[in-house]
Amino acid sequence: MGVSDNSGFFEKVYEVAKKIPFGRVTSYGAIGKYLGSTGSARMVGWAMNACKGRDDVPAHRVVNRKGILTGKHHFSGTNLMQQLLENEGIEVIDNEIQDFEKLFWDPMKEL
DNA sequence: ATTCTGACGTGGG
DNA sequence: CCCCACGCCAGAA
Repeated sequence: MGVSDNSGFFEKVYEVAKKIPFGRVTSYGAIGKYLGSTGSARMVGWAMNACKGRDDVPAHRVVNRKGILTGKHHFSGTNLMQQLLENEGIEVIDNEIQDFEKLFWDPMKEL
């Protein structure tokens, strides 16, 4: 196959994640829904867990539906995920993204 | 093969 | 708003 192997669920997740604009965020469920696996939001999380080592997948822009950085514990260090977001101009207080609804990027709508 | 867990989401109370 | 139970599917023990 080409560079983009969309035959696997992980790759599909990565393809969507890569399209998240700078300074914007989305949720696991939103990606799962876009891929046709509405109830399988967890699988998106697994895909992210498997994307370690890929700097082309902005996993820090994917949070849960509440806008909380539930996966920050899986990044290097304890605050890397938050710092990456703040580096994009996103304000994070107590592991929660401020103005989440405003920064939310919905692949169903935008893509 | 069976059981449990996990970067989640939804629905009901 | 919070809390609880269930669904979901892949991978590890």
